[in-house]
Amino acid sequence: MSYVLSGKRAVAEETRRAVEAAIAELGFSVNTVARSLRTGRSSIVALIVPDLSNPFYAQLAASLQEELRTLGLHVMVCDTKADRDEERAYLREAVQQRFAGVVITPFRLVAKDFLPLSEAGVPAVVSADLPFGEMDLVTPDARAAMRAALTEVTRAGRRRIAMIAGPRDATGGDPRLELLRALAVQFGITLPGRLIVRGEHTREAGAAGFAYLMGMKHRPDAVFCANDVVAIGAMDKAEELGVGIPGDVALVGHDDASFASLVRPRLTTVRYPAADVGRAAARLLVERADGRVARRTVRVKAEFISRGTI
Amino acid sequence: MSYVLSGKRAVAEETRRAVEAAIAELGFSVNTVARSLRTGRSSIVALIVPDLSNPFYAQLAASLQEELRTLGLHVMVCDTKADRDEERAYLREAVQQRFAGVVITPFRLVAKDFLPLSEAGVPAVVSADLPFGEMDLVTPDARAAMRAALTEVTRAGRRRIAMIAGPRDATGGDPRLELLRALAVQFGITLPGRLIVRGEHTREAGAAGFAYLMGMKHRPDAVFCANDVVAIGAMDKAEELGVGIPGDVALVGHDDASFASLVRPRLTTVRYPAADVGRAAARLLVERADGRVARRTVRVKAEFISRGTI
DNA sequence: GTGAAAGCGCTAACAG
DNA sequence: CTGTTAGCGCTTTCAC
Repeated sequence: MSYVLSGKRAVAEETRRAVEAAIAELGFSVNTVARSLRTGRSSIVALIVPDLSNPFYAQLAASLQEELRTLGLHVMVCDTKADRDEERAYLREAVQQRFAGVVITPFRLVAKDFLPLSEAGVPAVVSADLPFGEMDLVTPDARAAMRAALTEVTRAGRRRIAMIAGPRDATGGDPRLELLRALAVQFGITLPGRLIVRGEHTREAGAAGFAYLMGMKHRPDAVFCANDVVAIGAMDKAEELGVGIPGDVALVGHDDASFASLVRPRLTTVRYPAADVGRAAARLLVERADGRVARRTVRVKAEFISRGTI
Repeated sequence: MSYVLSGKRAVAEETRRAVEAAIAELGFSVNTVARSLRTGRSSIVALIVPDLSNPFYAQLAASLQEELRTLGLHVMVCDTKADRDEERAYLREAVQQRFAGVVITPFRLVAKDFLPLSEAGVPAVVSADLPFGEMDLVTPDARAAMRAALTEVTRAGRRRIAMIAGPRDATGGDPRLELLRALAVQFGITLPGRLIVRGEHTREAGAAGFAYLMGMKHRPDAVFCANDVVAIGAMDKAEELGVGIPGDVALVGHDDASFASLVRPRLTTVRYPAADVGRAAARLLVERADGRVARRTVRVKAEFISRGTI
């Protein structure tokens, strides 16, 4: 392609004008495919998420995009619907298409699914609770926030705590559950296995899990949810069942997705700031492009948001 | 690349095994960039939308993806935040990257912004209320649904109808407003310009618009909204202002985004089925790939959903 | 300051 | 059934 467009070497004024005229007349536009073939890198960054209808990820996308656009990088969002084959398909696509980078929240992937990525040298940052091999990591620091949640729950006199957790076969188990368990003992509370319900991160699963818990002889008086989508499902079911929230049962969500403040009562939740995650991921990606090779981890602080469900 | 992978011609069993062994050992994977350069087409379809945090578009994305994946096409979602420069940037990217197709809901684009696309021969389908040049179109048929909404509104004794519409510089003006106006006269109602507020398709704009309307000497007793996000914003403000919904003011949304049934009272709305739109768009894209050249329009029927805000 | 040419990895056409 | 080759449009190097 002409040096006029790339600006990589000096060009005489006269030549430049001639070229520009030709470009305008022919409607010429660079073929970035050829460029990518030559350079081995495209300008697309893939954001791979389990559920695009969860506004948390939409926000993450917006923030990542904003950070990256000044660098001429384009973000494309891939929705895997929490399906491992889809996750792998997009990862494969990322290397085949020689993407500039990948930001991914894995849901059912295991470490070795990332091998092709690292072999191909596609920079990747994982947004998850646990590290993944060589990848850079953006991870929540939710300890203080969860402790605050537990403080409020116990102060309200609740002792029988349940959790509607993620599916058993999810990547890394459910670290939010582990954290809750670990913290609960500090309050003299144990979470018996029977009070742990598992399901997808969907409204339906939230409803089903809540229904199950409410069908028990000794109902819990507080329910933590894997995320806000699940919590909303629980609220659906509570209304259907005539279970008062927070009168009969306290409810705690996770993420602070946009609709958490929409429902009535407003959902008390542990906020994980999507915009910060996006910014951190963008920064890690840029550093990689600038040549960093060492693995890095960025912790993003979560925050307890007390609203109306405790 | 080897014919083993592409399956485009018969290969002896022995050869196949040798090749497959080599592939496994070297961790070889096709370079689709080179393929795209050669064939002039990638396998990516871009879905370009104004607001990814509106779950309507997330659903559209999911449906489009589902339809296209069997054809080996990958959907990548681009969020333009209703910004014309972003819209153009993604359109440009689509031709430079030789995308297999584009599905777009234009927000501030004008017809000539599509020229590069059609010149480059990238198949595009527009999801909008109005046609766009040569592009295929998926468009709502909302007449009956809007009439049903007006019927319920007038039956409730409301006569002073306002609308919180989209911005004045939006692509095609605001056809939803035009439709409302046209239909209202059939009910002997006119919508004075003073009762039309304009703003972005955001919660904030909805709140601001509603506040403005409530500040008038002769308040409207029914408010139609450009979409559900705007309607939610109006509800935020109604609560803040102590305005009863539907007691003091009836409210009608548009789209039936997932959170319409989440708020209390539940939002009455004109449902535009995102999944059907995605399917229609996929079909149009496929037909184009199969060689159709004539422009096509698919109408998708909207439906009035009566809930709690009239 | 500019021109020429190699080569990225693939597909498709042609020859055996 | 298989081998060979041109060429997609770009970047980069080398020569002028």
